[in-house]
Amino acid sequence: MDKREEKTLNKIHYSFTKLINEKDYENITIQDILDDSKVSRSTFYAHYKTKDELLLSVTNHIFTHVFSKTLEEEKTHDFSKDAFYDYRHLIEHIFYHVRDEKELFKGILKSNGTQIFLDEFRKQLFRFADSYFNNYPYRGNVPTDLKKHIAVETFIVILKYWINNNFKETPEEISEYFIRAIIPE
Amino acid sequence: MDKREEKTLNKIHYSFTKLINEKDYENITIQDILDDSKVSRSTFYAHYKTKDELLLSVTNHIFTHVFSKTLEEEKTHDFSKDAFYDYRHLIEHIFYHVRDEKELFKGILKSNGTQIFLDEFRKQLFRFADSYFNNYPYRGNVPTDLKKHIAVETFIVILKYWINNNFKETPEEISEYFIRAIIPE
DNA sequence: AATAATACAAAACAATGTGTTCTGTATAAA
DNA sequence: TTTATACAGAACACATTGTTTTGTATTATT
Repeated sequence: MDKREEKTLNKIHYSFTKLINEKDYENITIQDILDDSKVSRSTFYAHYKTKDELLLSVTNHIFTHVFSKTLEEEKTHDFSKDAFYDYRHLIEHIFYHVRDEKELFKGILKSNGTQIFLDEFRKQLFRFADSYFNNYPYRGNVPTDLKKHIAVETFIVILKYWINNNFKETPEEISEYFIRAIIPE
Repeated sequence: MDKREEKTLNKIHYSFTKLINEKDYENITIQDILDDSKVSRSTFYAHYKTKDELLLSVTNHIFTHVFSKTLEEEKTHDFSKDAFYDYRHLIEHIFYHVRDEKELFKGILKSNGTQIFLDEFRKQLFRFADSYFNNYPYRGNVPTDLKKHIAVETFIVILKYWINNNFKETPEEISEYFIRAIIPE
């Protein structure tokens, strides 16, 4: 990639993550980003068609790191009664990465234009759930597909709780909450 | 209330619920609403400051009906091991009302400007959970407050599943899923 | 029925933000 | 050194928002 291009993309990303901590996504104008990043209008539109496309770009960049480990281990395991506890390290891994990007997660999730971000998050989490929840033995007659969705939303609501709680708990403790919520007894 | 006022409010509400089934909330302009409802710009702004305020108005109007029964029975019960099954009728009541307003729920939840709607929905559901989940005995060391949030999100994700499934299941079946998701075994 | 109050339509308006297009310049790649 | 291209800066058309004004029609009041 051209060095100039890399530079501007970084400037835009940097300004966006900075602005998302100051105001809601929907209230950030492209003009705000241009002013802060010192990038010209024509340059911005050469890279992104819309503000949403920028958010999606930032989002995917984060998730590449957050889900790196889970993707490696994908499709090597299956859910079984106690085997799930072995996946604890994957869950912890995700929470660790989230904590690393504290401010960004906090900024985006406080915002209203979270839909795009959360949809991408759900996609990633669902792929994770899709691999490991096929033999999930609890919750009786609830359809398997729905069980997976419930697991995903449970993960997200716990994450939001953690964020609103200012990351008071350790990633291990939060992982424990998730596992307790998923596995009865 | 002045008959004229009631008339215009109805026209606006009607056009909004009609448009929300045609396109995403964020893509509906106030001009669209004006064109469809034949209400003038000045009149619209005499009643609503923003489009969000309109959505909130429609939202609260729906939830007045949906949660009517749960509000009546509020603070008369407490959660206990099997007592929860007695609240099944309240849950069913909510799902029944949702099905009555099928199109509106489908339209709004398909959309991206759902945040306002869902936040209000969460508020109502949380108040419900807040009354009945104080002695919820499962999920071990997970904080009570978090348990309530998990219950709320579980409810919502099941509702979304139902909607995407085109209301194939009966309200009773969907209620059963929710109870199965909340109460182990 | 007459009067007062007010909700309304219509139109014009400023203000803001979006997305496009152009020209010339600076910087990287060959 | 030459070629390619990413960039800044500016101007532009366009859509949408929210405000204001004037005159009219409808409702509530007496």
